Amino acid sequence: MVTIRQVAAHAGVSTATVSYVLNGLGSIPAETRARVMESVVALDYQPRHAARALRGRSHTLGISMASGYDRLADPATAEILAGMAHAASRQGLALLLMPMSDDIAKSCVAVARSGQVDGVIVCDPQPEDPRLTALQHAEVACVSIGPQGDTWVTSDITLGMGLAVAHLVALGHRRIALIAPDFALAASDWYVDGFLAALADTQLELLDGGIVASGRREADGEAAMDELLALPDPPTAVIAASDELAYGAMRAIRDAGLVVGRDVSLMGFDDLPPAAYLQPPLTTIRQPRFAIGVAAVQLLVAQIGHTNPAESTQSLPPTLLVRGSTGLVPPTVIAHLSPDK
Amino acid sequence: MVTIRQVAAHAGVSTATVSYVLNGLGSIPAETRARVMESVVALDYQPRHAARALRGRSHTLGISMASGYDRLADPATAEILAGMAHAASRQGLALLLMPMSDDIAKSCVAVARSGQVDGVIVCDPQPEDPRLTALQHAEVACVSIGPQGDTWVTSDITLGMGLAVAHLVALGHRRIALIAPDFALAASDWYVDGFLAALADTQLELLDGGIVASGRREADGEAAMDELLALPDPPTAVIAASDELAYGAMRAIRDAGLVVGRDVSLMGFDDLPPAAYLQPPLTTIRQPRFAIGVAAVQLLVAQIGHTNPAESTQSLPPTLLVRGSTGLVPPTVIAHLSPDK
DNA sequence: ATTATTTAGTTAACCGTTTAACCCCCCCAC
DNA sequence: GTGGGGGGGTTAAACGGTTAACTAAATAAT
Repeated sequence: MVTIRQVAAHAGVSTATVSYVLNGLGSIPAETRARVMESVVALDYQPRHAARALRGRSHTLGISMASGYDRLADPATAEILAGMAHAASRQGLALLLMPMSDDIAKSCVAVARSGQVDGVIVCDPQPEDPRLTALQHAEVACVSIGPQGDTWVTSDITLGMGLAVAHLVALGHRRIALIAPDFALAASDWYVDGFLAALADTQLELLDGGIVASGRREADGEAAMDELLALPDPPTAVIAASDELAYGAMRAIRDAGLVVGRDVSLMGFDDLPPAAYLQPPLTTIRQPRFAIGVAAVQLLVAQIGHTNPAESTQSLPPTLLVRGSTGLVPPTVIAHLSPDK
Repeated sequence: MVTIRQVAAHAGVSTATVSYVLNGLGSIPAETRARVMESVVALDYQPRHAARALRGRSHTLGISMASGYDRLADPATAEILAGMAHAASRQGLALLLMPMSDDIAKSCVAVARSGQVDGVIVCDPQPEDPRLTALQHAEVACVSIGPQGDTWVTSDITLGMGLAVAHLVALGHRRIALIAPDFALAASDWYVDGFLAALADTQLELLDGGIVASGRREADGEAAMDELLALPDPPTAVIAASDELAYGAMRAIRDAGLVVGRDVSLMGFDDLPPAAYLQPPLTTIRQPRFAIGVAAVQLLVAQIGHTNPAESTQSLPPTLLVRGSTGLVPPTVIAHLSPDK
């Protein structure tokens, strides 16, 4: 292992000079600088990360996944991770997947306080997530992916709902329903609120029984859709608050003998890998996952450097992906509705 | 920031004693041990990772992704990652996503030699991957995910092909074709070899033009399938060497006016998220991705600890997932074939 | 009774950088 | 001629643990 001392000796200078050269500090004439760099290359010197981190920062960002490894295996999470990796690399930072023990909050804070990371990105934060309060108490810089805590970045659900409703309205739909998640995720209410706001924006009235709460699994989506189809005056278009719910809803529609995209239009929310492969392919709102990862890193870096406490939260715009599961409102239904007007 | 010295003072012992207590070394009577632990808790002491790593190991494993962030965003990679995270956590190790610059090999070795990680897991290694040679030259412990280098873990393609062929043969198929990847991935040839071995095992002869080389994208699978369907005597069953190729193949079959699972049986390889949602759902060979991640960590840990240089390579068994895209060989084809026998 | 071993600690030297505090010399201004 | 102000370095004290070497007392073995 070659140390800075050996480099110094080789170049005929002190270790301080080598350090200054490597860090671009101090006033070192070009000639000396060149001599040092030659020695660095000649000896193939690589500074020891631990020694460096012992004084200053670790130049590493921690990523805390919610308990369970399924979160990490989730394709959506992976895309956010890719965004974080991209942004981190550009800043010369490494990313640490923090080990997740039984007591995540504790282990999370332990790693941060040990100085192995300079800050933490909290994924899938729950309301009142113990990690956030613990990290805040320990005065560790942190950003959450989802609207929790002081600093966070998330997808703009309201905007997404607006996009979804606008798309359906443009296709002639007036009777639009929502399958909303009722699970304890931070963003849960956003879907309902966003949907209501979007309806209001387009002067549409909420259908009677037009919002059905469900779990988060495919089967929940199926049950919810059954409920909607059993309505006396069923909706012509349905927005599922997640792609997974949409999968189930699609099955329910088909099982009812109806054709998705013709008899009933269906939209998802997320754009997960299967979405494009469903029959018909699912029209959905794509979450800006990569961008969320990038933004999270930027926010965290800013917080660590105590630079711009300007915007501490960010809602990034999702985009509409029109595929086959939505179509013009069926004429029969228009006929059916006309008398009402 | 509370240091080990403060803890020592608080407990009325030397720093060495505290260190021994915390690391479970030396001969410390229970009474002293308890006193030290009390001080640790009272002061909420957290050892500094960098200081610790400066002497010994970093207790961190590096993960090197091939260039491009799409690899990280890949659901298959994510599942491997989850396995690694699981195994690492159990060993009290953290996982570092190594930054990927333009020159991956260089940056990869740099991080390892800086001591930030004790070893590296190389994902998606290419044949003659520069990272592997560089790491080996730097004497860094490393394991690759895929059959490259000295130590690796991968899915047993031969076994998977055996499973696939056996499944199809059990359904009565005799004319089985393979859509093989020709891209420069380490495991490329394995698919062809495994397929041939499986045919031999079941006393089946290779169809004329029964192996078609293709790229790795969906469109390549479609083109390859078109080629197979154009054969004078087309196969009744087709194995695609990846799910993605199968997606394309499925479209080609449908576009030819045939029904997947009835007229032509189709199998994939991977079991990616969309597989279960295709119409019909894709019968495929599921790669043991989580287990691969776990095994990689175990192998790397063993290599770092210089324990068991026993098995330095592992091929883990994939499993057969029977879904709707495969079915009994169509009777018409049996009739067609009968005269030949 | 003497020596060897074990137990329960302590002391201080590392690990490899960074960086505040100095130092020396040369040049310039007054 | 003297003081001030850089440029171009050096020295050595951190940073916060770990651990080899040592000590001192108690216990065991001979």
